[in-house]
Amino acid sequence: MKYIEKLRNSGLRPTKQRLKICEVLFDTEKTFHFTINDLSNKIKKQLNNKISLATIYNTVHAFEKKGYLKQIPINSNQTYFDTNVSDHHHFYDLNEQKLIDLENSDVGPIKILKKIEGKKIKSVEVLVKLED
Amino acid sequence: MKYIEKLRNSGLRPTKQRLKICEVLFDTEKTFHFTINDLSNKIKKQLNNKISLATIYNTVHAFEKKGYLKQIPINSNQTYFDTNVSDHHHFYDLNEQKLIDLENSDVGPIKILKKIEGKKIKSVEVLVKLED
DNA sequence: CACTTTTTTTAGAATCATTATAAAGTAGAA
DNA sequence: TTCTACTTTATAATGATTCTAAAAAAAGTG
Ligand SMILES: [Mn+2]
Ligand SMILES: [Mn+2]
Ligand SMILES: [Zn+2]
Ligand SMILES: [Zn+2]
Repeated sequence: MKYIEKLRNSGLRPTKQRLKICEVLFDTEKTFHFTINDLSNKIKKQLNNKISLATIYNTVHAFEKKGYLKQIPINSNQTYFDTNVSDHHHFYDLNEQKLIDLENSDVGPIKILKKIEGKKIKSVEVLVKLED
Repeated sequence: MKYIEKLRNSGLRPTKQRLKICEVLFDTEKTFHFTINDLSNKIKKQLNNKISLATIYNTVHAFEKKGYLKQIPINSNQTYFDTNVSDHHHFYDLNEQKLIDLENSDVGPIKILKKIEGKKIKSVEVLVKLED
């Protein structure tokens, strides 16, 4: 199975549940954005059986810590995650409440002119809100 | 009282509670970032008496809708608001969990090269995460 | 293989920010 | 003052996330 290595490298044992989560998250043509609830439903439909929410939360957070997933900063009652961990930005369609990727090349280079003593920049994320 | 007009213009009656909230939010030298809980505590300390959470939520949301406050998109369990409603961006210090303003002039101009049919850009917000 | 130890999964409970409810209070109009 | 609509409030409900502790699975040992 192709995700055993990925899990082992992250210090996670390749359990049945984690492998299924990997498959749903990473065995896709395109990357995508999701909430925990989205992910849980997708798994339930594919397995005709569920993986407990606690396991999904734990695994997603482990992947996030390892850099296999990113959280997207957005104002929502649910947390949005992204399987696209490359350096990129987002449109947020306020009417449809949907996230759309903006590749780094879709946004001109961003210059941050202010410096904070003793701190370094970890990431620069742009959120472009859209309306009709 | 200087906020009566502001409230009336927004279709909000100038009640004792709303005037106090205005005073805490807008009668300051500098703009600031806050959560509902921050605001509630500040009021409690100043009045030696509280304004109910429901009223604070309702009023803050009314001000947000009128454009007197902005929400800041950030991953936190609490919603962050900003009394600075000008077009600007933020540093987020991951260690201190603190927001710092980045004036528009602190960030070079941002070019969004991708267009979405039938949608127009409402805002462009940059979040720069900082670490030690 | 047994048997023990460690890790993982799970259902359900707890937490906590936010929203809803509905009764009591208040502002503004007449 | 009186009437009515709006507002505040305490409290309950909601819902995402986190915690807990017991059962299940995996790993280690000889
Ligand atoms: Mn998290
Ligand atoms: Mn809101
Ligand atoms: Zn994305
Ligand atoms: Zn700000």
